[in-house]
Amino acid sequence: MENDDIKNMEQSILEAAEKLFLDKGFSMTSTTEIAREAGCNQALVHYYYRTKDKLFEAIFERKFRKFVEPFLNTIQSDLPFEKHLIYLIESHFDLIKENPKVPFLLFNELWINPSRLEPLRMKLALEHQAYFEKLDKELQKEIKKGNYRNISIIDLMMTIFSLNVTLFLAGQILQEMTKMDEDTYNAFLLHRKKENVLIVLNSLQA
Amino acid sequence: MENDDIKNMEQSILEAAEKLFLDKGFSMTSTTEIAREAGCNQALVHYYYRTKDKLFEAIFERKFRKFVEPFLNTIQSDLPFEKHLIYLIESHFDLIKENPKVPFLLFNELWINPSRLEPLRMKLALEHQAYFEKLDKELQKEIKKGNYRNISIIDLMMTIFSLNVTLFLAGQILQEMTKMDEDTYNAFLLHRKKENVLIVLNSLQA
DNA sequence: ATTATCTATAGATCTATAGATAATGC
DNA sequence: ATTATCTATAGATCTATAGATAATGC
Repeated sequence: MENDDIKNMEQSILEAAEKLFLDKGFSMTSTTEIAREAGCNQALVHYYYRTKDKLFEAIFERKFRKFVEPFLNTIQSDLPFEKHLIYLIESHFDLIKENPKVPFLLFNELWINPSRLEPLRMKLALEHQAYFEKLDKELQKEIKKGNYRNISIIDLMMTIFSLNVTLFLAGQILQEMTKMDEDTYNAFLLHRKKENVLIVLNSLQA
Repeated sequence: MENDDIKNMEQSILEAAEKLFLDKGFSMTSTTEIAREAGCNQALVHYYYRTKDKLFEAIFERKFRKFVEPFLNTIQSDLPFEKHLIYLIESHFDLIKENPKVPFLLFNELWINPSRLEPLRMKLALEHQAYFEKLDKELQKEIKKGNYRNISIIDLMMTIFSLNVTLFLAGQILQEMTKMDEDTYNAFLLHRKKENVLIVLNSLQA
């Protein structure tokens, strides 16, 4: 508790910024507010991170990586393809559930400033390629066996991404708007989780 | 051309504001900027709309309605359910295609300020209810006939909404990031449109 | 000595309004 | 006379930095 505060104000500032950026986005959050939340004066925010922009970047990259991580979690699983796929959908879902505000931050910032991703592009592309190829190979094998209709891995990923992300993007808003209680909301999420898995599996049928 | 500008500066301001809000969101757009875009001085923006917030509201409601419109386009069609559904998915898609930046505006603003929808809530609920009930009845009939698995109309809508919205939310970003040319992007969209229809139809199977 | 924290402030916005002037409708 | 438009400005931010002081590590 107080221990951490004393030990590491730099970290407190980062956490305060993260919370506020996630709640309100980059431009709606002031360094003054971050300082108040972190429990220091505004100048200290700049002492540690120099500019508001650099502070944001420090948070953005970490969050972005976390968000696409499941898509490249190359567990060298020898699971059959379908199990592998279910695992992918569910871990993507679970991860967003633990960070439900991250999709907002990412969409919001990338929309206004797509170049923010520029420095990450190359790195990510490389990291992902291997995994994508592996998964694609598995998928093509299933298609050849006649288990699935002819579909590209991109389309498959896009579907998973759409279903999981929108659920939390819209869900968070819905929850706040309707003042839904936690239990009801969780039940709704879990229902949609099952639903999403089912939709994706069905989408592979002819 | 010049005609319109002269005839109606009030309208020019509205249009300028709309464009900028769609590109950058509410908080990133200043009334000074709106005035510049509209071709007048900043005070005039306030003369016509009093506050930046009221100006935004004027735009927000119109855009929001447009966005959910297809879901309540109660064409008293006697189309068979499946055709009706396809029509719904495609018109929702088409409408977002014509207003590809609206989802961003809506999500962004509702996220930060969910109460913005409050004044619209009641009105919309009433307008939608009848349509939803009609569609639900059709769906239940199909389910009873054994044509579809047991699924709620909410889940069905949610799926359509997720697939269509994320496509444009992510697509717009993707296009800007990769500097994809217009034709490639359009081909991609049309491919996904067909894909989305197929996914939704498949999602109804057992 | 060095590093962490604070106070104070410059300079750049930005929103909203007051009050002057120009344009328009009788 | 009324309505549209402009100039000027008050007052409230907000970011970033300079320079003072307090805390910490030798």
